[in-house]
Amino acid sequence: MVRTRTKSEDIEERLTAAALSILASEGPDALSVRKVATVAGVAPMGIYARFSSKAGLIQHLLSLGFERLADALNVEASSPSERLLRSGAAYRAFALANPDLYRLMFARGFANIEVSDEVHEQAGRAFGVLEAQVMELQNALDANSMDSVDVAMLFWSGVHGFVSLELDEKNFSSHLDATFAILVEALLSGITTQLIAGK
Amino acid sequence: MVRTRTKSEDIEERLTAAALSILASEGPDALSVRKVATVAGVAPMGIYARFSSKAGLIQHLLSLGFERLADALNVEASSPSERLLRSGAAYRAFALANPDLYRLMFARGFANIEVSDEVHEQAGRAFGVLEAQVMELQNALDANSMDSVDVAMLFWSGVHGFVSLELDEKNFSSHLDATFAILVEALLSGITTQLIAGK
DNA sequence: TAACTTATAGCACGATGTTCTAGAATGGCA
DNA sequence: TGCCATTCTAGAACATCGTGCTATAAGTTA
Repeated sequence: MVRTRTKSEDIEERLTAAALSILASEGPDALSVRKVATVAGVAPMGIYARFSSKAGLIQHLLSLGFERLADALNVEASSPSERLLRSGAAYRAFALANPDLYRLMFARGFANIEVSDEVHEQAGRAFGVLEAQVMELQNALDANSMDSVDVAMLFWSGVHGFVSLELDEKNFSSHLDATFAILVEALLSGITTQLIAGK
Repeated sequence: MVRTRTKSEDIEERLTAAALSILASEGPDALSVRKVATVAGVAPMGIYARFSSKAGLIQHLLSLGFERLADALNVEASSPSERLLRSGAAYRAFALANPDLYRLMFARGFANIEVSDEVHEQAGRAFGVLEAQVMELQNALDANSMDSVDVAMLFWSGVHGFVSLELDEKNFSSHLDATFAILVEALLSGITTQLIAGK
């Protein structure tokens, strides 16, 4: 049999693309070393050469996921509160468009995945986009007594909670779109109330 | 070697207890059929006789988890809003006390777990406790225009989101207790605002 | 006691993550 | 061009996993 050897710099990219594709089409259980390598047209050992283990490959996917999430959250709007509204919608859209990736991004301890420093850093970067938008709101309200990290966590908690319950089929609302919109508004008004009260 | 046979009615209980114990002490990856059976002092096939598969056993754990969560949420208080405050605190306490079980309860699609009807029903029952408390609030405010299911989802989203980010080490707040308290207050005030606006 | 139900023990199968080996393709350098 | 060090490929190997099968023995009931 004729061996054809993949160009070194392509391997990482091809493995990543194959893994993302399998994850999207067949779910996390289909992500086996042999299958990813086959789909990528690469020898199984390539995964160990590039990522040192299956967990390393998955961590790379997660890192990529948070990078894309950060990009998705980077929306423009005419006011701080409008921006947070759109950001929330973009967040949900990202999760619904990449359900299995999103689940993996927030599923610490499953599939033998440890939260590597790089993944944690990328997650922090995505969170930082939200935090910056929250700071805009605080500046507009002239209410900077509360730590913007804490305030952003309020927002993130609500949005992530709704979306992850939706992905887990435990969101019992029968008007998901409308309820999500109300959630974001309630978060904004509740947060605003807290900010003003703390002034 | 002498065989001792476990009493039929004990097997289910012993397997459940062993699985919960392994899950709490060693995490979900340690939950193998052989290990659970060994710890329970039962033959591996006992799992298949009682639960038909590993997934069946885990579903039983999840069902139990949601039952306990429902119990934990059943708190008393002097007012509807006070009751929701305490209920939120009880929710977080449950999750922090049973981190791996909680993660498993909301990790659809991992470890080959399907959401069985029974699990879904128990999850609905736990959610129903929250919904009843929300209805109390709506009645007190005389604001019943919004579906109580949707309103309860707002609350659940925020609380579950905060807790699951905390368990996943993605909650960047450095005062988790305080921020959680503020979250619940912000949810309550935001929800109240929405309810009054919809009257 | 006899018959029936059901738990036990152990082997077996395929798939998994991981490691190891020998060999072949590639790229850089003389 | 010819050589050599990289490094990718192929496949075997190992332990462990979930899952079935089978023969046997322990309880249970008639």
